[in-house]
Amino acid sequence: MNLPLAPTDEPPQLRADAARNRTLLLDAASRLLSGCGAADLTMESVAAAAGVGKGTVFRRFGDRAGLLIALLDHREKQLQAAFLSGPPPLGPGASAADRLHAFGPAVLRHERDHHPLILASRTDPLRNYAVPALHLRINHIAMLLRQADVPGDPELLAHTLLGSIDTALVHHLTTERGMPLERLEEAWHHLVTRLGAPA
Amino acid sequence: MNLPLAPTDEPPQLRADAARNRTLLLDAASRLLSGCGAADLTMESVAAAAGVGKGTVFRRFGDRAGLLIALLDHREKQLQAAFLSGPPPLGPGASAADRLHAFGPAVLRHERDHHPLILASRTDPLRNYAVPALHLRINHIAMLLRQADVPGDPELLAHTLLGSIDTALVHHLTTERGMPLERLEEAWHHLVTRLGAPA
DNA sequence: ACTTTAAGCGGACCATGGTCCGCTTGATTG
DNA sequence: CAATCAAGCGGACCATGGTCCGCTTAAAGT
Repeated sequence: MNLPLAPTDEPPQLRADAARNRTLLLDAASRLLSGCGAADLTMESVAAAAGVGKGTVFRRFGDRAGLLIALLDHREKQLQAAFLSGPPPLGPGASAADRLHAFGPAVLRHERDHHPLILASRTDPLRNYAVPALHLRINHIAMLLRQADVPGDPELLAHTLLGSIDTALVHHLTTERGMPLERLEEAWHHLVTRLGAPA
Repeated sequence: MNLPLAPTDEPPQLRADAARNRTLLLDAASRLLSGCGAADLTMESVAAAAGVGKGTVFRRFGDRAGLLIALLDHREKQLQAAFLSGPPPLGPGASAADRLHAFGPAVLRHERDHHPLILASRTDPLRNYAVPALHLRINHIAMLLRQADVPGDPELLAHTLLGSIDTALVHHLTTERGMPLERLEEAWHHLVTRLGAPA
């Protein structure tokens, strides 16, 4: 760990050279990533490809997971836009219940496309919960649950719902156990319906 | 990875010296563990404390996670005995619904006691699903769900239920978010009730 | 422009997980 | 008991994530 400043966030203002190197590194990593598996992406190779020293990578991203998460964050923006401000039923405009139903499949598809990176970024099991993207999802779901008057603890239910479509779980079920994605979508709908049904 | 024999299992029969070294290693690891955090347990120190070479540790346990899981497996036996053959309501003798209700708190308590090791053993997010102990839990819950005539996909519901009391999640919620364990237990009961309630 | 200073940089260095391969030894067979 | 041989062993070796610290430089003040 090595975050000498700004207690919880990245310092909002990077010096010009630092900002340049940051995008240089992100680009280099992306480029390397499309030529090999995420597992083969070494910090040193990224630094070399970006033409900077290894120390710079660590200074900027903290550790390997940090780099991968930053890479992921970028791709995640699309999904976030879709459920925060995109068209219904995922975005605002539909009922909370409909938005909940739409959320699962959307995340499932997003994870299908990005699971190698997502899985590679998860070395520390606790780190996941610190990822801003996850927080956003949790809060969003919790909000929808409240809007839909679903009984129970909204925050915990949100965690439970998201847990049921967690990348690692889904990957395990689809590859090791041969379950089709449709079965998982069905289970999502069942779960949402079940939790939302009037007592 | 380094499992030269027996495709999916440990070879059931270890040579005498190998078996001896295995328990030597497990003991040494246990001993070291009670003197420092799991994070400080290095493979080399375990080997040294057991009086064997480093290669032997890897040959026996595959990798670090394998060693930690083996350590855990031993402690897990108690919990397994409790829900497989212990007294009701956790063990057989109570209704399936009652057993389900009892299961959450039991796991929660078990995880409270062992979370440092459990978390340390989780480096590869996919590896978890290969742990025999987890399989056992999943199958057990799925069976109870069927017995209780809970509607929906028993296997997926089992994953969802267990996910809601996953060690990493619980640790995050109790330490980062300051939630008392009671709140998690309540949520468990709510979830079980909700899923089991007649449509 | 000149000074100042803290952010940034880089690459030598360290720790540790994991591999390899030649040697040793417990089991098995006759 | 001798011979055989696969399982086991150990420690040198390698790859890589992560740290450290002296040097450089962008940026803000005067």
